[in-house]
Amino acid sequence: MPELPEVENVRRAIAPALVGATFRACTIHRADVCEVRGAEGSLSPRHLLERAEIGAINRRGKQLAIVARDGRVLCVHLGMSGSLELVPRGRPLAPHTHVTWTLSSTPDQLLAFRDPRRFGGLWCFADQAALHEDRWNNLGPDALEVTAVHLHDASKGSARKVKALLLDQGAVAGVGNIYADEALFAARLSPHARAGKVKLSTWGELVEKLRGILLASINEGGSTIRDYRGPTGEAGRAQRLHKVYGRAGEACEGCGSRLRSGAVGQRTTVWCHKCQKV
DNA sequence: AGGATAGCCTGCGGGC
DNA sequence: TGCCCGCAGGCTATCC
Repeated sequence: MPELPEVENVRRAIAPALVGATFRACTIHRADVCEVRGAEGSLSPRHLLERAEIGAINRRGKQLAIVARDGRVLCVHLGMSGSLELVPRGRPLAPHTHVTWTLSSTPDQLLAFRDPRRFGGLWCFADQAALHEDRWNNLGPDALEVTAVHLHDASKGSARKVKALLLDQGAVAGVGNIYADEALFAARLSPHARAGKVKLSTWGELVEKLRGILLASINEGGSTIRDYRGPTGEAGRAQRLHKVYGRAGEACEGCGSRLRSGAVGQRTTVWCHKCQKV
């Protein structure tokens, strides 16, 4: 369940080894996790940036883009069980490791893309314009930069529940089930509130709380619920900060009433029916 | 057309 | 002990 904080941690963890380095050999263990988009030909290691020098690793929402100095781009989405990490070379690969790269910077390590549930994947583009056209233009502003005015506008006239809007990557990018519930609780706003009825000042409150929670979670190394692991395999610590996610039936920190659980937009949702107003 | 819903996929934990 | 079932989740396709 990598959401924005977990993906940002991955970015920060691998960037030092990748930026300025060259991908040497790329091995594709499972081709159907890769898609060639806006680039010529059928899938080959060259599409996955083999022999390319890496210029930058960018993030928008939950997605990463590894940008080569020659302009080509590899977009990485971790889905819910994906990981992108540096692993010792020579150690047997973990199951469901789909692609590996050797690196000029750290010859004793491999970069490994692993994704047991395969909700994630890799997308190959000829340039950043193609990435944006095909994928990133469909995303709303990154959750760390989104404004109350944007969400207010994006939800005008909408009958959707506010939680469904938060989970919609086209409205705001990077929020998943965990941080949606946490931000709504912090802003004392019910997940059932109709997005179109939320006042600008309330959006302001929500945006501020969301940003604070995301930043705190980045600092804590992300949330480890079951799958996510940090770049060196360690568990994150941000789950200790959770006030509602995974705490259905427990006492609300604010008022002591039992936290309720139910489905909102097909997602398990936990909230306090007293503290969070519709 | 917007919004709700089903399905993809694997691992794990609870219950019997 | 071992098996089976349900659940977890992001996103896309499909339906209403």
